[in-house]
Amino acid sequence: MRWSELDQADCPTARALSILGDRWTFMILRDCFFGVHRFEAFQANLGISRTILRDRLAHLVQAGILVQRPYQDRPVRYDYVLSAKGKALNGVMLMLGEWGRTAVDGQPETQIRHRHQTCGHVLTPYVGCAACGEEVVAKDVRAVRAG
Amino acid sequence: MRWSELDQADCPTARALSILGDRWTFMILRDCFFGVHRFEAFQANLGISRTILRDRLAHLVQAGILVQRPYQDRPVRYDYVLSAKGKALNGVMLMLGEWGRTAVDGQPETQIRHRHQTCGHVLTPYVGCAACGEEVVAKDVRAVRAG
DNA sequence: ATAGTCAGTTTATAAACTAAACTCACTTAA
DNA sequence: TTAAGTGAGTTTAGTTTATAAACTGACTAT
Repeated sequence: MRWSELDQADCPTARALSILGDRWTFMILRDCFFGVHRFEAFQANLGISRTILRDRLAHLVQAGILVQRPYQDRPVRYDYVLSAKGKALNGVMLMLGEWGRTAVDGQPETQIRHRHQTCGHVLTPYVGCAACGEEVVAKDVRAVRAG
Repeated sequence: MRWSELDQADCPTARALSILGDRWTFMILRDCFFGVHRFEAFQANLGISRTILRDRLAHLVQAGILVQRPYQDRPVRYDYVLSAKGKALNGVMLMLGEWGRTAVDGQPETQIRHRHQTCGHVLTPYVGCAACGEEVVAKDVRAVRAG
């Protein structure tokens, strides 16, 4: 199966991955959440090849995850900023970082955390159930087909 | 920059993505969370090429995310099951699915949801702050370097 | 015996990625 | 008013990765 056919899937995870599931897109978005929004800054930060960066930014814009905002004319140059759809990925990014921090070996002393502005604490994110407010763990969920 | 150098990064998200950030690994893990654990089942479900499937499974085993459990001898055949480290990805998977469900266009009538066994409701997952219990949104978090 | 299953391996071909140089439209400094 | 610099690309050639399809090996069931 070709990757390009995956956006047809009836599984929301598969469709999400048809947009995000390549080697650099997630890294570009991580940078966006850290406030990076210019071509040269992405390129310098990630060391990604310019060809691929161009393709990925175009794809993210086309998917409505990033929005281009011109910051000069002659020639037109754009900031790439997160749309509402892009900002909605915040939870995914936080959980991914948390997994990387706690489950993947690394240099703990230089790791990046987040501060939760509303309560002032260093953030330890968890996934909760909107209905009961409890933390959700793997063994307590079962897939069901929504009607 | 080569993708293979990414596991050196001091950003936990980058290190997480050095394992998960290719085109099929996340899809394989999604299947694992749905209870799939045999080579042929992954291959049939995903339509992935066998060569890549073999590489990805080996990589996930080597990274400690999946564990091989022999279910027969002569020849030895393995189930690939999630380790604790793998199960810890549950939150990422749930949030990714939720984003796909709510933000990416699709066929809503055939979508997959989860039931939260402990409270009985269809799960709507959100990311909360372990310190204050409130839902975490993008504008309330700021990156800080942990000492 | 014959066919089927399961997990791979091999091979040829196709697609994607990388690095480096180049382009274009400017802006700033000498 | 040349000269250098900046920002966002584009082009090109070469390398790496992925794909599809056939094949292998060790069995099991009929």
